[in-house]
Amino acid sequence: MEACLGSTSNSNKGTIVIDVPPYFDFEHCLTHLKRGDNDVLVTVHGHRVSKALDVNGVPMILELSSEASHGVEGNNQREPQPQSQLHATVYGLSHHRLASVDWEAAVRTEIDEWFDLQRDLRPFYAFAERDPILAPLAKRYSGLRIIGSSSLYHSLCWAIMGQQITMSFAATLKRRFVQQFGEYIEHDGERFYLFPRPEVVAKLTPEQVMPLQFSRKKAEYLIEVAVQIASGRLSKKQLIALNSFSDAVKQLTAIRGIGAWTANSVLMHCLRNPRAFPLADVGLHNAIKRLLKLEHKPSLAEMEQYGTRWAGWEAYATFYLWRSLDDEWG
DNA sequence: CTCCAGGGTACAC
DNA sequence: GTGTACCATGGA
Repeated sequence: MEACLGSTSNSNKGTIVIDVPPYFDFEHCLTHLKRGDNDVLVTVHGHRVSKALDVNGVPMILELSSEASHGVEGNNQREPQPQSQLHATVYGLSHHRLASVDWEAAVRTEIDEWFDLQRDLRPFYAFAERDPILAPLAKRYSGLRIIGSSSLYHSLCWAIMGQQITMSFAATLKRRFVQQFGEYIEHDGERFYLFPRPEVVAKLTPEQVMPLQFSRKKAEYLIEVAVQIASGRLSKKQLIALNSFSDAVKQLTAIRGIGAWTANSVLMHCLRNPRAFPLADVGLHNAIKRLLKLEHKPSLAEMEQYGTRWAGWEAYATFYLWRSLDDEWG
């Protein structure tokens, strides 16, 4: 398999404008994306973020910016005004004409799912105002949305990779996995990788993944999930069709390597369920402990009470609490 | 050196 | 049904 899919062509591109909903702040989202310094899938330059996409077999690069012009490369420190629109520019490869697919609809959906743009956050902010923990978070990170992924396989893999280890080590594992088994596009002098396709990973053995410093179990989990998705036994469409949060958790946790934490993480980042709540998460515990200046991390029973208290918005509470770990709270 | 990281499994009892 | 060793590695 040739990993390089080709290079982008300047004569094969298109631009669309995206209207954004109330309570959307692109800069807060960019800050979150920049934090994952090791993430090879996403590149942030100044006020613009880029990544590779596959639209029905047609590879392309998506550049998303809050500014109309993309002329400025590198660090542009000028703060853009609060924006009501985003500008998306898409570049195709020289031998894959963009016009052969409905890239515009696909890109709109991709951006919606990436930044959770279909969620009406006005009720969340009204709710958060009255919650002692969420109020300062909602104020500080106003307009930050849950940054996720449209790909079920990507979400599952990222959650599995992140089990138990530090975020920086998890990011290293992901980078190695993507560069070893993913395809890439050359664009603007850089490589933009697509996450490895489940059909590719399904054919691997644990021995091929373990040299990247995955534990044998994690290697087995990634391959088994790939097999399930490649075979069609597991799909995003079918999980959505269940139309039941607990049934989705049940189906996911039936798979080896996926426990309650991983299932809730995926339901939050990919299925976009606002009630997803990985209540056993140590980062969540540490965030609460730090914000409330507690002596000890909250117990499981206390976490269940927080879940009840935040009912309906558990996922946003979790995401904002995770976000708070990157900042000082004096 | 020990303990902890955005956990989960496979055992024991 | 709860308790515990184990996984792989890096940083505090």
